[in-house]
Amino acid sequence: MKLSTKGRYGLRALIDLAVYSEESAVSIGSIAARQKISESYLEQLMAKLKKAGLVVSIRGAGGGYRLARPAGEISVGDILRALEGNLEAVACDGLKSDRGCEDADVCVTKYVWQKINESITQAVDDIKLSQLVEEGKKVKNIEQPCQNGCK
Amino acid sequence: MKLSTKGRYGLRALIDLAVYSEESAVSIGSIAARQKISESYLEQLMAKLKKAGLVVSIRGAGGGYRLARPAGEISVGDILRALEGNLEAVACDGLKSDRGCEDADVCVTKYVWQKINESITQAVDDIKLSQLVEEGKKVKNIEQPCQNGCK
DNA sequence: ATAAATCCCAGTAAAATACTCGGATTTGAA
DNA sequence: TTCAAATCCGAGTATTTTACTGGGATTTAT
Repeated sequence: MKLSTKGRYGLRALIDLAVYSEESAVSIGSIAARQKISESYLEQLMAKLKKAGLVVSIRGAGGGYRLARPAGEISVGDILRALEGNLEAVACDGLKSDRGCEDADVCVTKYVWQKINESITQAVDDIKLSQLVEEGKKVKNIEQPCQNGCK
Repeated sequence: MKLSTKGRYGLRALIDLAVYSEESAVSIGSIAARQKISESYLEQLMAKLKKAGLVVSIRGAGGGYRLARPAGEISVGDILRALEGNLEAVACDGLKSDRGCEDADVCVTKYVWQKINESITQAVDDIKLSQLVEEGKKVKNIEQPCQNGCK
């Protein structure tokens, strides 16, 4: 029941992208450097995000990535689903298989998995990338005076 | 972002136990047979559930397991946490590490992980084992007429 | 005494994760 | 036109986690 590095890194990368790609495209190299993520690994994550239609790429020198739509229209759920595949905690076989009745006990747990899945979905779809960008700006301002005293 | 077989099997096992242990202790063998779970694997799961104080064991011939407290006082969250360890989707390093400011970007994602964690926790703690037992009885009654026509 | 059970610990095959690496292609700029 | 910076693409691989299996010790009702 853990989110993998794909989701964790990927979300950080997209926040970074949202912040820095307003003026021009942002390269994988610069995101990787700022976020301290392996460049070639991040490359793979960006490929998935592109495939999911969340970012667009500009090839060649000076190229990079930009958001495909405004940060307010991209939810954390969109991002995590693109990277982690299905976010469902349990992919219920009861729904797919046609043996219905014999495993009545199994079926009861279906109710549980549905509840969990719904609550996760709701939580992540509720949070928009733009919120996180805003939140980040605030945090940075508060943390600023810390730069001398904070190890 | 998946629940492992530990959680899935374990919940089924405890529902089974709740149903059958009213009169006497229930052996791992019988649960495993009914639920079609490997006996020795289930043994390990029961050990965890015992350690977590959710079930009690009776050793020796005729022994087995029973719930440590009424099914109404055991939540799905209790069970899953006992088996899966921490249910948190992300164990946030930002909370533990004392390097605070430098990674302001990272910190923003903390907000997301907290939201996800909270919603999962709430969902699973809300559902009690007793509800699932009740639900199971209903399902069985409805499904009964199916026994002749249903493959 | 025996058989049925929990208990306990160690090993292991398969799958998933978290990467790395090499090279092809595109493109802006010198 | 050449170069370098970038995306694109596919394959390989070490580590970790999962999902078990197996063997033997201990407890206890009959």
